[in-house]
Amino acid sequence: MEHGLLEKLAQTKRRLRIGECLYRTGEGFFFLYIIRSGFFKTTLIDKEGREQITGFHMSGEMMGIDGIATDIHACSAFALENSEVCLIPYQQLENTDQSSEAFQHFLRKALSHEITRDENMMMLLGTMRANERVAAFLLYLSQSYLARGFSRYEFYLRMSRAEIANYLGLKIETVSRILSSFQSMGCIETQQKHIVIHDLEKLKHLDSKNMTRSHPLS
Amino acid sequence: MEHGLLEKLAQTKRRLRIGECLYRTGEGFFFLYIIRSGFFKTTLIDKEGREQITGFHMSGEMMGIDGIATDIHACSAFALENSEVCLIPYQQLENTDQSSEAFQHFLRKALSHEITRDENMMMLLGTMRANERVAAFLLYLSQSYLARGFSRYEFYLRMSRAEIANYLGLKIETVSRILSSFQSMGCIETQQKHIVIHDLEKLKHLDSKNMTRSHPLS
DNA sequence: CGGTTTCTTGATTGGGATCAATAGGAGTGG
DNA sequence: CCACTCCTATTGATCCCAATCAAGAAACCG
Repeated sequence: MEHGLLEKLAQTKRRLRIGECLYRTGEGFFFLYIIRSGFFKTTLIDKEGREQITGFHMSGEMMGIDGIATDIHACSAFALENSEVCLIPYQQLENTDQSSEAFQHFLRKALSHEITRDENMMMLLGTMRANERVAAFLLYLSQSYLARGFSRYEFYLRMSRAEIANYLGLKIETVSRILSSFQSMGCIETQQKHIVIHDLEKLKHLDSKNMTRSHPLS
Repeated sequence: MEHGLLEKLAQTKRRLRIGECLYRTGEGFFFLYIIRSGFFKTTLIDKEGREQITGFHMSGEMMGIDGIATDIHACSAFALENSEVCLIPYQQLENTDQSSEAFQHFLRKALSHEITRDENMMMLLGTMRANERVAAFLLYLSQSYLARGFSRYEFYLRMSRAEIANYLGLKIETVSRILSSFQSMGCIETQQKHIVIHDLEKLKHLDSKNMTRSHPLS
């Protein structure tokens, strides 16, 4: 995936502490970011100040593409743990000769991937029940960790219950209750942010069978 | 917005009758489409065959970009009225010399715009109540018609109640009830698919203020 | 430690889904 | 034109899932 060009441009790095903001809604768009390590959330804020988390992002993912449309960042990005990102100057990309082919293609893929991701989220928010959403969320995390070489059965949540709830369009008490119910079903075990998945299949069935509604996340 | 190159490539047109499918999930991705006239919906289908409408699209909008990521269309597009689209062969775009600069830029804008659109939808589905969703939907249509030179106060819905409900993550009865309540409030007037907006401001307040929650007592 | 935040659990409410029945077009054929 | 059917939309009654309200418990942190 185009590591040659990216490496050349991505010479600047930035470290962020937990809670720090990488970019903010309304700021000018100058960089694309590739997450080297750590964990982020991206959020939208509406006029009344209500926050909506639009995504969680981990190492290898690109962030910032929301700024391309208007040259202004449409959402904000916050580090949920100490993190490191590579900065890719966007203007240089547009001007670079070598960018014309392979990178353009890569960028388009990234954008389109983002669209797919968002549309899956719309499906989740539009059609799934609370327990299906939480199950889909756990499966999404499991899948993400697996893809990065970590255990798919055991991991630490980087986000709070409130952030999970917000992301899934639920309330914090509902998320907590559902996690407890999954635990009493023997699907999972939770100790605060530490999650162990005992029965991945049961979770998948919740996600796709329970109460005649479904669809996975990403 | 790049009319020169687009015009050159977009020499083929296609007419669709109401209900016809422009492209379908799983089909190969060969064209981008620009809506010349008419009205479309794009949908996702999950494994159980249930549909989620991911967007409505009218003249001037581009469709098909969901296929770029995988070269397979991620969603399906259906005409909600007799329509006409221009076909832009995607491969030719990628190969065209002139495409390297301006069009790449244009395409990126389109993709990023799509992301913004989807994220707004996530906000709607994640944080808004039923009446706010319906209000936001009417305002969106009003705005779209205004932008195309039509009245922002009076228009015909191209989609059924069921399609509105699906799009907004609601049930058809709820949409119907809320439209009725808007009518009895004097905000709007509905006669089947014919909509007249009498009080745009009140709708905007519905959209941004949650009326039912912030009332502890009367 | 004590103060603060986050998480869990219980009790109750309420918004929207569901179930059910009716009304209103739109289209067809007589 | 009306009579008929089909389909969509409206309206009413009831139910249920998740929100809200409330109170502890556990973790976090100076």
